[in-house]
Amino acid sequence: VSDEIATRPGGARRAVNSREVARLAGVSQATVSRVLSGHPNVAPSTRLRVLEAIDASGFVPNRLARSLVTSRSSTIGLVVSNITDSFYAELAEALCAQATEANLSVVLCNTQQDVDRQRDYLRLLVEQQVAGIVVASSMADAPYIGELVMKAFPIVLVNRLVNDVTADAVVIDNVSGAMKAVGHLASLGHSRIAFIRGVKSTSTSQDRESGFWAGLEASGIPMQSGCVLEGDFSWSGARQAATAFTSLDPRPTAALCADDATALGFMDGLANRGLGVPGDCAVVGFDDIRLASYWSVELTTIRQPISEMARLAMQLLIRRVNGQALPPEVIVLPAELVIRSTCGAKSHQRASFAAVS
Amino acid sequence: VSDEIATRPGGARRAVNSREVARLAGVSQATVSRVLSGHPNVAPSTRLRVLEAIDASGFVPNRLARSLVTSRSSTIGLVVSNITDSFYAELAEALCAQATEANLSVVLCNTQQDVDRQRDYLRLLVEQQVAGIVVASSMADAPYIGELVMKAFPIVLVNRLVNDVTADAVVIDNVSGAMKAVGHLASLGHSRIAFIRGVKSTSTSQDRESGFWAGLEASGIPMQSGCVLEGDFSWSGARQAATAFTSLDPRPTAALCADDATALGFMDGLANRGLGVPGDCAVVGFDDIRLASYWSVELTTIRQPISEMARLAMQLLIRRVNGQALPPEVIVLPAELVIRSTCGAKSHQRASFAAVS
DNA sequence: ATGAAAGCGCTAACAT
DNA sequence: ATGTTAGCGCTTTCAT
Repeated sequence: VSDEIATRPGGARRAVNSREVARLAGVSQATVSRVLSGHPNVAPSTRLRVLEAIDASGFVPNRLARSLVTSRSSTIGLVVSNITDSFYAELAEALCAQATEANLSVVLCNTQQDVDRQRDYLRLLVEQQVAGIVVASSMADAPYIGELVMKAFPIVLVNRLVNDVTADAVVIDNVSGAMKAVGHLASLGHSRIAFIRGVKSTSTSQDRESGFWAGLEASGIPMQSGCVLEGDFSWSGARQAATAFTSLDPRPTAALCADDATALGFMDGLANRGLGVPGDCAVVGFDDIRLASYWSVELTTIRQPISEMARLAMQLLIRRVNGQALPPEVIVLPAELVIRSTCGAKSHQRASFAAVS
Repeated sequence: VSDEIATRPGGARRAVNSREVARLAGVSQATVSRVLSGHPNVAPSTRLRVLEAIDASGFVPNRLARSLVTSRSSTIGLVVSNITDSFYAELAEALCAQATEANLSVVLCNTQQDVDRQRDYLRLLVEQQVAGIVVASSMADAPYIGELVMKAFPIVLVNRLVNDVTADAVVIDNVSGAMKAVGHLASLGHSRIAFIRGVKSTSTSQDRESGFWAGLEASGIPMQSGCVLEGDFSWSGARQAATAFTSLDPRPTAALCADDATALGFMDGLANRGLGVPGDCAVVGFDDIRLASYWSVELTTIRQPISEMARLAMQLLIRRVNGQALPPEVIVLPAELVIRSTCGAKSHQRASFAAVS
């Protein structure tokens, strides 16, 4: 269980502490502490002596000790399912920026979609006394999160919600986003539309699928069987979906994908089978990761305002940490359809990404 | 300075500690500690009573206190320049996996190429008493890193080296990698080859450029002026390089890019100006990120074995943390050329990434 | 303005 | 096998 490793390795002598600094400066340890925390009651001359002693000794304050005594932490946790997924990388970037702004460190937990691992990470973060946790749960059923929220532990859900958990959250309206996407496709004349799922256990995949069905109904498109294909939010999973797609009969003329990675992988798979986008199949993604806007891609998608979500998440977290027992606040941002070229709605004289000329 | 936030927010009562558990179980606090750390000298019956008390009270051990007294940390730092860069996302994923294996948490520091920020992050990590730091320095000149290494603080450089710092490190042979790339292009008949730089201050961009020049010389290709274009390891920077590229006269027939993101952006820019790859310009990247292998991309590139690098970095870090004053170990992995389709060496009936059909 | 002293929650001798 | 005790390095009363 105890695999911790020494903070001061073999050769190194023990780090200097504030007492040694005090001795060096000829003051009490309490005074050093006062200088460190910028307490007003320190004479300019002593402050100077202390600062010199700090410099001379190479003293580095121990945050662990400080946190232990103050019960305040300068660390938060970020739990995501896959940091190599552009969406989460961009989220991590934005959240780190926000955290830095607030003088907070971020412990990154990459669950790889593993339920047990997510639980373990959460527990570990709590043991580490993080001030709070921002989590995009790998699964809609994640009981341990509910327990933490119940204990009034500061948790903010982001992007993905969790069943039976009422906590602060920042999400977009996934259902209406998917409906907008279907509406867009329908308006372009498509009536055979496929949906490529993400990881089925996530709230995002579920909600987007609901929106897909609702969108079909709203557009008066009859339901077809077999038009929902499995995916897993990964490029490779979506490539397999593309294979399945090509053998559908009648083959849909459009596909709504559970996220942009899925859309990209799906298009990769289509291209591999000689099918063009949007000619043979219109494609809509979800997220609007940076890659989606590049010229060779120009993916029509539902936008998630990632930076804004990170900003709001941090705001909720800090509010929760400082606040009294506030009611949970769920922020649902509107889902915006970004029309680019993969549905043919906009003409785009696209060459190839890496064209064989 | 002190922006820490409370670990126990407003409403919540103070967390239970091991003393309360002891009281509940009718044992001494030391016994609780023994149960927690799996000490052998605990009678099965008492252990059971303690475990029950832990369960009943919802006790969560405080790692800060433990670390404070043991001088052992279960946290390491990871410093990268840009987590949305696929290479670093993949590195973070691999390192997190390694860390989890070793029961370690990872504090993510995203420097955004900012010198000051990198220094601040490093300092913060030290204050947090992390056991060690894995850093891919945003710049080859990073004095503070040298100071830490001098103080025998466990640091492992990964991917990028730092001037005048002799520390544990894991890198690939960037010079020879670039030479191989140039050799490959030369063997395909190219004699006008461009190099698209990364961030100039990084060791990787510098070494790869050195390899570029060495490669030209090795292939007997005369140096041309103006064949080195500025980039910044970003897609957008590389798009601008593509614009500059098109106005070169004579225009090179091939380009070696400082990394895969650069290659992708460069190709995006070429496509945007109606130039095809490899027909109008052969392209070689550097890193072999996952995207490079997808069918619509098929980027010829120099491979970095990211998982292996993370594994070795963690190994070096743990060795350093536990070890006596060992001499620094610099692991230089061979650079492997991965031939795909962007140089025309392999025929690849590629359609478009998202082809207008 | 400064110092002395009491812990924060835990581990690790040292007793018994 | 269990309890007692002394800290880890810091903040924070409370004196002075």
